[in-house]
This record gives sequence, C-alpha cells and structure tokens, in this order.
Amino acid sequence: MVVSGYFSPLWSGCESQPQFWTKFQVWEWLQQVLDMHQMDTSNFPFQNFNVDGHQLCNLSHQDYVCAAGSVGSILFQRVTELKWGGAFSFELRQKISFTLHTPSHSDTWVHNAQQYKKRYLNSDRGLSQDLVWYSNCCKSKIYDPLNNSPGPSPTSIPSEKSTMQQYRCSYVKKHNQRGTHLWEFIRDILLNPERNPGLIKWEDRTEGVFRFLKSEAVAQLWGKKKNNSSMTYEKLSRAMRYYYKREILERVDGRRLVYKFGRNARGWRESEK
DNA sequence: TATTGATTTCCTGATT
DNA sequence: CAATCAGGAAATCAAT
Repeated sequence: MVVSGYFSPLWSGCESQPQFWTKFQVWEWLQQVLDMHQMDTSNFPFQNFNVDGHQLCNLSHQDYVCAAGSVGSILFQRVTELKWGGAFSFELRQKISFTLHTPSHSDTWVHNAQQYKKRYLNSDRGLSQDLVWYSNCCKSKIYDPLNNSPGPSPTSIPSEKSTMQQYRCSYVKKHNQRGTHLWEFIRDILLNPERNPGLIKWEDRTEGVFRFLKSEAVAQLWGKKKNNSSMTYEKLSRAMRYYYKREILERVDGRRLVYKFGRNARGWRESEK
C-alpha cells in the first residue's frame, strides 16, 4: 500500500488493518473474537494461527475451517470485514487528507475536512461508529469520499464504492445495535448470574420463564444503561408488555413479575449459549 | 429533513 | 392500601 506525500502519520491506525498485524496482535485478536462470542478459549488451537497479519489475510475460508473448525468460519468472516473496513478507513483518511493539503479548495471545503478529521481522530468508538459517521458525511452532500463528488479525489485511489457500501450496510446492521434492546438487557442479566445480584431469577429455565425479584433495581439498572435516571418498573413493564404483540415475550397471567420469552426472543436457551 | 422502530411517559381502570 | 397488570395515546430519541 502506497502512502501519499501528504499523508500524515497521525492518520495511520494499523490496528484496524490486519495486514499489518504482528503474530502477537493476531493472537490478541483471536482472543478478542472468541471472547466476544463467549467461546471457550482454553481449547482453541492457537498454534494453528502462528502467522502474522499478512499471512492471516491470505488464508482461505477453507484454511480457517481446517485450523479452527466451525469457529474458523466466524474468524474468516471477521477478518474479511476488517480487511474491507481497514481499506475503507485508509481510503477515507487519504481523501480527507488530500482535501486538507490542496490549496485550491475553498475555505468551506477545508473547514469541513478539518471537522471530519477532528471527529475521526476523536472517535474511539470503533469501526461501526466510523461507518455511521461516514454515512452522515456522505448524506451531508458536502463531502463524499467514495463518490468523488462534489469533492476532489486523487485518481490513484481505486473506487470500491459498491463493495464498501454493501459492507457498510451489513456491518452497521449487524453490529451497531448489539445489546441495546430491553429484552436483550433482561436476557443478559439472566445469563450472567455472577453479575446478577438476585435481580431476576429463572422460574423455568427450559421454558424461558423468569421472575423479577427486585423490580425497581432492574429498572434503575436499565435506566442507567439508557442514561435515564427516572426509569421505573412501571415504565419498564409497559415496554415489556409491548413485547407480547411481537412475540418476544409470552403472557404469563396470574403471576406477578413473571414473564416468558417468546418465539422471537433469541439467545436465552441453554443450547444456544 | 422526514420516517420509523423502540421505547418512554402518562393515564385510566382492573387485579392481586 | 400499595404494587402490578393492561393497554391506549402521545411524546421522545436515535438510526436511517
């Protein structure tokens, strides 16, 4: 990858570009992905991944499956996402940098590019946020780094527009809202007994029936997550009742503070863990 | 900027 | 009586 002259060192974040990882970073990443999927890392064949980032990127899907079984598919998918994301970030950074260092652009242009650069550098929220940010950037119609319009574009940079946009959509959909819904929040409390100081309890584990033990405490916790200090069980329960129609929850009548996961609730069964 | 989905807020009335 | 449950209606908020 060739870095242009006006490409500031500040802009090169290698951590999102697996091509440049060391072996150590590869293992760190493996650990991270396994953790993220709540998989047991003690039996994971790390030795099968005794490669640096460049080699990692050149492995085929088949290689991943041979090295790690079914988990390999996930790893392959992840690294592919990163490769695209890294390329995307690289291109975006380069184009903004180009704008900032080309005197022929109007003040407005330079100002906008500076704002974008500032926001980009201040962002520690990860790739998905970068993509949301990018999306807004394009919508503003002031600067569209992938469309070359109305902004400038170094001709040496290949356009990967369709791939990028496709990627952007799928990535944002899959990763931008994880764990933000109430029912997922409740489920996760249930699934993490070590972090659940008697707040909610399974009544029937296999049927997905559970009961609130400390209703107001759960509401407070939910409020904390949503940055809403005035959350109450009264209001939380209204949201829970809306889940009946969507079949995320099923009615359990006659029993106070008792709910049951419905057919549209995922990830609560023991077999799914 | 408008739309939309997911709550949040409020409320009246019924149950436990 | 206090705490919950049931929903309708409207407001809010964030992602798109």
